[in-house]
Amino acid sequence: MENLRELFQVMTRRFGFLNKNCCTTGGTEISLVQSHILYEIDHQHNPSMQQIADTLGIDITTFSRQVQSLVKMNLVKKTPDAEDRRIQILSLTTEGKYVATTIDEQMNLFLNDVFSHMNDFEKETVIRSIKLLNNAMAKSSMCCGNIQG
Amino acid sequence: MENLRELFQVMTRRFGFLNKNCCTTGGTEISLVQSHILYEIDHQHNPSMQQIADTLGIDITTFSRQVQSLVKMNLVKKTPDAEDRRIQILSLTTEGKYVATTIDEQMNLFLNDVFSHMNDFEKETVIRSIKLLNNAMAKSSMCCGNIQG
DNA sequence: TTTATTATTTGTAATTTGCAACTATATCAA
DNA sequence: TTGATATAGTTGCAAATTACAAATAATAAA
Repeated sequence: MENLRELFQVMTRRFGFLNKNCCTTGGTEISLVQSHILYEIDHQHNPSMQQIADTLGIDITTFSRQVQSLVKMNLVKKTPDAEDRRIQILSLTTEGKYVATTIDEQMNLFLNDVFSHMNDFEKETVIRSIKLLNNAMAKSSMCCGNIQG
Repeated sequence: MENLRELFQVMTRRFGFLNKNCCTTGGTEISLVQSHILYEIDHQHNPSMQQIADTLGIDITTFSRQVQSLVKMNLVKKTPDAEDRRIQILSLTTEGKYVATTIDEQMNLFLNDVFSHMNDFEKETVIRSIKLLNNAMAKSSMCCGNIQG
């Protein structure tokens, strides 16, 4: 049987390259980590700091500072939770939403370009496989069992 | 059609987690970037600094310092090229080879655990899909056209 | 031989990171 | 209630990582 790791090493590296390029939008330039943060805030429902930090596996202190930057850039807003005032609820500002959406479009553009090198059948197979893989990884205790998203 | 990016975002994040955990071997602890460097040195034939840096998309100055660290840790060796003395050929020391191999085994262990949640047919499908994906990404001008590996 | 070009290394400064310690709020237990 | 404990988040560091600019050293080209 072939070396599994090699396959995945190449794949993830290439996706890393993809991700690297797509975090600049008009005037705003953000880092890869920051784009992941925007993405998660956009996709979770009234998330707290801890929640997003856990999802992304980022140390909470690092995360705290990253969010501070994003707030300064006027992309993210922090709102104290009404019921538990220790908790800060994160949300995107209008500008933040715009940046997140633009990055999303950019990424989908890249991905569609990648998929344009396959026929419909292959494309379907690959998409189904990614889903299988995501489910399997979620089930694996060795990696992502406790992580949602 | 579903949102492609979401699928890949989740997948690459989970692989990121996988990668994060597997860079400690016995006494030696190295960073994620350093493990990628070891991997590439191990897989390329008599590679130069530039070659590996390009493959990994790391700035050459950053790379130079990372290699210095690895040399200090006695994991990597630099040998001046006989024909062009500007070039340094990189290779793994015995200890470096050991660390690289151990990480490789660790990763394959993780991956096998992930695949244990699938049946044989699914597994085959997924592996074939990753290959398709890697090829397609290699062809895409928008991402990885100029990158080997 | 002079003039590029290429490979790699340093100077320096900004950014990112994480551990430990701190503040503030909430919960639990008697 | 009150004290002890736990949780959410923020800072103080100090180390690691990064990248731009400039330097060095060797080769190639004119």
